[in-house]
Amino acid sequence: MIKILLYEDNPQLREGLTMLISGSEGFEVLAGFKNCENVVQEVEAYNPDVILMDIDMPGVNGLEGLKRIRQVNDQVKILMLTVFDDNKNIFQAISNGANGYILKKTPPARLLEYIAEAQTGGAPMTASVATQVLKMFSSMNSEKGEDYNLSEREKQVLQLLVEGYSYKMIANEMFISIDTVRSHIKKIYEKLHVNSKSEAVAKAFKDKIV
Amino acid sequence: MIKILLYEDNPQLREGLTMLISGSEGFEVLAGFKNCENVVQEVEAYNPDVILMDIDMPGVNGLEGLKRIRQVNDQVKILMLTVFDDNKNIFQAISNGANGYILKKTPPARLLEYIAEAQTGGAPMTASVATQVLKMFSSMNSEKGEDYNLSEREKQVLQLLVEGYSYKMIANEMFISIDTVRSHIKKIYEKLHVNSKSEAVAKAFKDKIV
DNA sequence: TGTACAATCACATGAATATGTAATACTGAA
DNA sequence: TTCAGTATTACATATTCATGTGATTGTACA
Repeated sequence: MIKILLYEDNPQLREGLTMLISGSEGFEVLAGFKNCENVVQEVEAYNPDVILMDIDMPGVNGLEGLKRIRQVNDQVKILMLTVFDDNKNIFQAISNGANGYILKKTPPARLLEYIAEAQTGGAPMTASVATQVLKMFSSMNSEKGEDYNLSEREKQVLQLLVEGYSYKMIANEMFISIDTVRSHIKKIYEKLHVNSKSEAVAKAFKDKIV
Repeated sequence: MIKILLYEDNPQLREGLTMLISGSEGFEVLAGFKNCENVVQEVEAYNPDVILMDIDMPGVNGLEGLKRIRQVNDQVKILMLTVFDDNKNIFQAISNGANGYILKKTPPARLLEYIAEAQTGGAPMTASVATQVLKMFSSMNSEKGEDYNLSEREKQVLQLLVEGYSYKMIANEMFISIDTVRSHIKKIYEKLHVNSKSEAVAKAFKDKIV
């Protein structure tokens, strides 16, 4: 018997899920709550195997609830439940130790499978969510943006720009006149296809030039 | 009709999978090969929707095959198929643009679902694989920057700064006056302990505020 | 029912930045 | 040896930015 806690602000959905899950062989919803106000105490009191956690809830939301639980308990399996496969939330949830991330439109039969999977150590994810995760994963590891062939000198200037130096400071640092700095920066802008310092800095970070 | 190419060195398994898949409504195995020797030409010739790719094959293996395909084609969906949920291989495969990673012990019905999911842009993964992925993900990104408690509005402004907007453009974008933008930015600088746009942008990247 | 703070707008000023034009010198490759 | 590219400096001008001071409104909290 898999013991489940349910966090979902919509009363209808909460009721519906409770009925569905508890009505299935081997599953039991111990309790449901409308937000994570007292999530730590509740988890302690009920000691569930799996927690279904809606993300968008008024008051203390699912991501915050997740964090609070993980501060005191890293055994219980937590499945995030949400309407959108939103990049940012997925990332947050995973970083904070969620065991899975599924969309609310998941058909009931699948939901039960997912819960069972989570309980046995799996990491159930809706396919679209998994796609996002893979994208994030491969993007963060696919090194190297373009080269832009900056000259050595230009790279130095860009480096200093990124560190927050003004033209004047760069001139001092590199023992050249401020006009030379301007000249280099003009070149850099051309090569990076930008036209402001902050854009250049942003591009330097994105493309890992620095 | 989903068109499939199959790479698998074991003749029995290759035959079995072909029978299974082609025998199912809406699926067709165009051909099967015992390794990735000529994978690029084969993919070009058959133009499949989905490729089932065993990882462990003598000769040119699945990971190498994956790389070769991705050099010339990033449209076809590639499902990695393997016996073990081996950390290192998973990582490799994902980094090289695999669309999914499933174990050979996957039941036939599930396999067909997975293929269909992949074809429509999903990223099917066996639960145990997903678990590994999540672990890698959260471990490599555990540390998070400070908060600086920026207000919602300030975060928006910073976001736009990072994207290279000028004050004027931000004012337009946010339907506020340029003086309000100044005001917000002054606040942001205080909170981030910087005193220029580019420093703020750099800090936003470093501390992953954006 | 104040107080604190976020969000909004205004005016002013000096500093920094973006852009254009131009010139000189050095280097390595065609 | 010429050509292309890099590095350097100079001058000029318009725009943008940083900063200060001050005010109004609304909301949340004690």
